[in-house]
Amino acid sequence: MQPVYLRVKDQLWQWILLERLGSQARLPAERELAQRFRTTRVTLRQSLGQLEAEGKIYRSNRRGWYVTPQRLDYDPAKDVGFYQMVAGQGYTPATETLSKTMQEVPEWLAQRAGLAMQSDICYLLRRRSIDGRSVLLEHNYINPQYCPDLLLQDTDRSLWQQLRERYDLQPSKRQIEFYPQALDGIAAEALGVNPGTAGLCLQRLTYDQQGRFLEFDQEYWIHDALKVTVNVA
Amino acid sequence: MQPVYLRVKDQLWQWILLERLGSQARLPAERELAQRFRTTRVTLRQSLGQLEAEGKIYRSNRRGWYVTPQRLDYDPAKDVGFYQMVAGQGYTPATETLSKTMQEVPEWLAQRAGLAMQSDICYLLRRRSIDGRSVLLEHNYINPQYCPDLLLQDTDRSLWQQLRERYDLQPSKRQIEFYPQALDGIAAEALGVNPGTAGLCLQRLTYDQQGRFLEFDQEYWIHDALKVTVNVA
DNA sequence: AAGTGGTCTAGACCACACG
DNA sequence: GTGTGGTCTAGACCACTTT
Repeated sequence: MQPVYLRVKDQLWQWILLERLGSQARLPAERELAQRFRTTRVTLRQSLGQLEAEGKIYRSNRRGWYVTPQRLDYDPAKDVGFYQMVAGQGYTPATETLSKTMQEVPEWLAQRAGLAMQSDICYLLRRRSIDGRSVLLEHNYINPQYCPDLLLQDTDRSLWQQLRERYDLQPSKRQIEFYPQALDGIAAEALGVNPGTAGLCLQRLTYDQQGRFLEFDQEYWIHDALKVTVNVA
Repeated sequence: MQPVYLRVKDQLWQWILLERLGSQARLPAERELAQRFRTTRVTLRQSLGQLEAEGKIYRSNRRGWYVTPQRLDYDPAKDVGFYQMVAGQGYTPATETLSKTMQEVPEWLAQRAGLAMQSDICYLLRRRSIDGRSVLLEHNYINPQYCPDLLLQDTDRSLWQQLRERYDLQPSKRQIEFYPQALDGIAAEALGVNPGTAGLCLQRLTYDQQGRFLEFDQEYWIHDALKVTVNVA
């Protein structure tokens, strides 16, 4: 015997398909849906939660439920930045710089990147969106040694492009890590989602063409917004 | 004002630390916990769900809640199989072969791997566990052209090792894809988790040293069981 | 047989978003 | 201000696991 919330989940998804609700279309109010499918709001919300976990719908703040757009196909090994990658797949990217400072390098990073303690590092906190939907929060630590005055530039644009064009730095070796992780605290708040929303934490340690530490990047993605592809030789 | 379920979540985690509940230790019954933290079972379950999303605890079937072990550090680019990788990190791996057949190559795979339609392919369905906990379900498609009789071997052991030692096949080029995805249907059932449990889908397309299609691998992992690390030059 | 987790009901109040 | 999603209560029954 199938539980109600799974039956409702399927019915609801069929209804969405039937109504041809497209990417980012808003669903009716929960109370209305609960009535339509003859169940309680609690149970209906369980169904909504299932569809959310499957990445078919998402919620925004307290504003309601929406149909999830296609995943971005993301290759962290490529030399193109977020901006180009998103635009190249036909979406509209946007970046907001939430914080931009010069600060002492954190201990864990100094250790991992082989930096001297107490040296300074560029820190950037940026929120990025696709077609108006915030999909990731990014902590960026950049070695200022080879790119002074970087923070004076426009950090709402692609960093990689500036590193290459302005400072002649070519990212080469990379170590990429990622693991599923719930979005909580800062990330959840910044992205306007409930704490506990499924996410993906992606970290990237980049060295330049001469093997020098260039950048450390820590990204918190909404779980349904990306598919990662990496080619290994 | 912090909602109750977040407060309870924090208290509960503090309690777990205080009690020094180790990896895979079982939590008390939900009704008991609800009493202890002076709330309803529904609200308590919301707290448990948060900790589950954060990967700190997990549930098994209808048997209760347990403390999550450390993530496996997984490098899909390495030539070591699951068995070696897990053992190398001090855990106990196990594999069960659920299905083992020769079947017609699916259309999507033929297209993706550049195979002739209507050719046959080795198909393996395996469940793998770490320290007794089922953590992934794996669909394996292997090109039988270069390794006949593979299915006659013991498929509960490392395939890679056999490919190398018995057939002199060396995996080289790989395309790796992954994205967060809820475990449902077959995967949820096989792993003994609730449908909708957060997971990670990982696909790996492997070619041998001569650029010939060797294997396609599709793995459904429990979200809290792994951290993926890839090095790119 | 007892206890547990999984599911479900029918309400309620609040804070926030939007018009 | 109105309606929405977010939260919370106090029960209940069932299916399954464990004793």
